[in-house]
Amino acid sequence: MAADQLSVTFAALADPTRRAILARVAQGEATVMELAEPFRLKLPTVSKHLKVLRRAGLITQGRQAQWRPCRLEPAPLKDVADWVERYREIWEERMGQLSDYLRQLQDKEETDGSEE
Amino acid sequence: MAADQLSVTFAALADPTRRAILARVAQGEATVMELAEPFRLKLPTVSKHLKVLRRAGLITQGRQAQWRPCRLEPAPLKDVADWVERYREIWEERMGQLSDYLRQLQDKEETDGSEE
DNA sequence: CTCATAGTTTCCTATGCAGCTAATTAGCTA
DNA sequence: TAGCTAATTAGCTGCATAGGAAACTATGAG
Repeated sequence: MAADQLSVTFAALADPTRRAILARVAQGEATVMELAEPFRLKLPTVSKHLKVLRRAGLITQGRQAQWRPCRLEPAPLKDVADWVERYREIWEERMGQLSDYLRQLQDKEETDGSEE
Repeated sequence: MAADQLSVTFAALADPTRRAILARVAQGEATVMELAEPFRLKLPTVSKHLKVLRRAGLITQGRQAQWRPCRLEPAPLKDVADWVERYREIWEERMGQLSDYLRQLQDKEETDGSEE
């Protein structure tokens, strides 16, 4: 995998389990067990997902007794948002055209189609 | 890799070469040769990058004689933007706290620091 | 010290991608 | 038809990851 930060972040997000973990952690801190519970995954597997998220800077893990509570670190998500924002103009323009096209189709149908 | 659309999109974006290709294609259609030129990559390598982007629905390739012009398809980018948008509130709040903290530091410095 | 709990690390297999070269397909031209 | 150009596919190596089992570390309770 490429070493640059954005690539690492995208790679970390390219897994539904990890995105679900982020969604859970966004609600508040959670232990590894709590994170593992919704998925039918063994602890080591979840632990490795967390490692990927940690390397991407998307979470940090503290220490409270034998627990390692996970906390969301949203900075890389802002980077993603900033990156994708550059394309907003393009998709809004194209989606607009698509809407126009669909509207045309509909108009056409209403014109030469049977009303009722 | 996970099969769901968003995961495939994120995986496709997790490579600086592919993001550069997208940036180039955003300027307008381009042939595979034109896309390969800025990178010191062989055509087959670029061709495979395009395959990944195509599978993610980020580009389509037409046919004009022996050229396969690439065109950006921004819909998956909108999906990414929609996904990341859910976290905006969190990072704005946190970044806000960070700004506050930095401002406090600065104030403190100005208070007990030597004003020249 | 001993045991239990929470997590991590190590080792395994399988899969997928990044890069290359060589071979192949698709379309134009002479 | 042969030959040229554009692009893809096939086959290769090397590396990263997803998943699991087993072993190890770290902390707290008795």
